[in-house]
Amino acid sequence: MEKSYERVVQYVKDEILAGRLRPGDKLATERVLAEQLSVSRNSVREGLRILENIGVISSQQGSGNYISLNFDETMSEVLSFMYFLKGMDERQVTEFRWFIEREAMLLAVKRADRKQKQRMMIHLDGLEKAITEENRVLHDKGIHRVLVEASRNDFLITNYQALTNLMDRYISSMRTRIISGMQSRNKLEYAHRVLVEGVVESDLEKGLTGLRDHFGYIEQYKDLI
Amino acid sequence: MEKSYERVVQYVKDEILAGRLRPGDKLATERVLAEQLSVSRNSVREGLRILENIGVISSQQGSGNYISLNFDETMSEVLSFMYFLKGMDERQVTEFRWFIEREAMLLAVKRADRKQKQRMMIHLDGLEKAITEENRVLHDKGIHRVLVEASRNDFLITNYQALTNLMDRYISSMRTRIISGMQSRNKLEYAHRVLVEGVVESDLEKGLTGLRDHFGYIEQYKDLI
DNA sequence: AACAGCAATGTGGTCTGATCAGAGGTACAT
DNA sequence: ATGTACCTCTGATCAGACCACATTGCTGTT
Repeated sequence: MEKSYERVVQYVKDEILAGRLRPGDKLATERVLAEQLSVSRNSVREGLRILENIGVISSQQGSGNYISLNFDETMSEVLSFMYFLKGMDERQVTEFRWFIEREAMLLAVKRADRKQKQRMMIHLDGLEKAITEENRVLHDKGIHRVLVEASRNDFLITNYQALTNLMDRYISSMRTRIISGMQSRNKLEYAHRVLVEGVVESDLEKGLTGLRDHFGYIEQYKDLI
Repeated sequence: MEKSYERVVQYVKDEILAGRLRPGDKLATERVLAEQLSVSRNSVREGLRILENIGVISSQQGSGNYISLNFDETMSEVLSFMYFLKGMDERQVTEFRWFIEREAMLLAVKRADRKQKQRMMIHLDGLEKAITEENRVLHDKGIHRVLVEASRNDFLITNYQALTNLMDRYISSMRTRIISGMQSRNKLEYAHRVLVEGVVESDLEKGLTGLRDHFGYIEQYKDLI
């Protein structure tokens, strides 16, 4: 027996798949949906909560329920929590981070536009001139983010965001442990410079070398690159 | 102002993060939760539906709400729909599939155990002897699934499942299009043989060659490998 | 004493109807 | 023409009831 709220979820899904509901569209009111689907308004709301949570719709009190325009933020949000629940350990996280950045590099050297190259160089400059730890982290993250964005592959981008979320929010101890095991600041900055220059000069080998040097401090995974 | 059902979600999340709720544990009853959190039972249920949908809990009528033991199935389920909503096009799907399998290969040649190698060979045999199209697809998929599982990286495994779901359920037209553009059956089977033997013999170069040949039919992405 | 069957209780699943809170439109006064 | 007050619609929340299923424990039979 299908549950009432599942009928609601399925209905909206189907409408989207059929193209009858598109981003920005307004859904029927909860009261109307309840009648149309022959379920109570509570069940309608339970279904809508599910859809809202995974970013399908957005509820606005006093106005209505709308098909979302931007799934990105909520998606990496939900995704990171799901990854956490699966109990990903440090080995798997490290491997995945590595993979994403390496694949992103393959694409970024071909696809990075002028603006992205510029942003990378600005972050590189900021990293080298950073005084505070906070600033250093900011620009460090910035470089990697732009690298992944330059791949122009949403799977990589979304998963990278989720991974960042995961490390910041759910397993922050891991990030600390990783950082503490890092090479000296000079070596780290140099690795980033090589990495960035690889992208800017569309030099794949150089870019990969930078990545390798950056990730290479983790002894046990050295042979993965 | 925080919404009522969000308080419920946050509460359960916090309890999990704090280790007070572990997989298999039973939550307080909905009526008790409502009182403890000072919200109505409806709001509790809306929150629980969210958690159930992303695989955090499992509701059993007549018994109670439990922290899930297996997140896997529901996760790739939800993930594939989110990927669909992001409007992933064929280019990105192809790239991501490629990436996952290539990275999986890097790990699989080192980590595949005897049983997995055996399963791969059985599927290879089945593929070569298959009469019906259905059987061919079954064993084809089997080979790739075992390859990814042998990587022993849950990020890769989950995303591969999600990707399979995505292609089967939401953009099945894409799979058809890809298949129709494939090389001959002989070449396809040979690529699989090389791929499988690479894993079985722990020969990374051979495994990658098989993959390359398998994916290589897509002209425009040829230079990605 | 052992066991099968039944009844009571507790739990999630659903419904109804009411009220609160915010958004948007409308009519009125200026 | 403009601004303001009000009315209406919509989602947000609550309360209470009943249904469906699972579990427990009791009861009567053997």
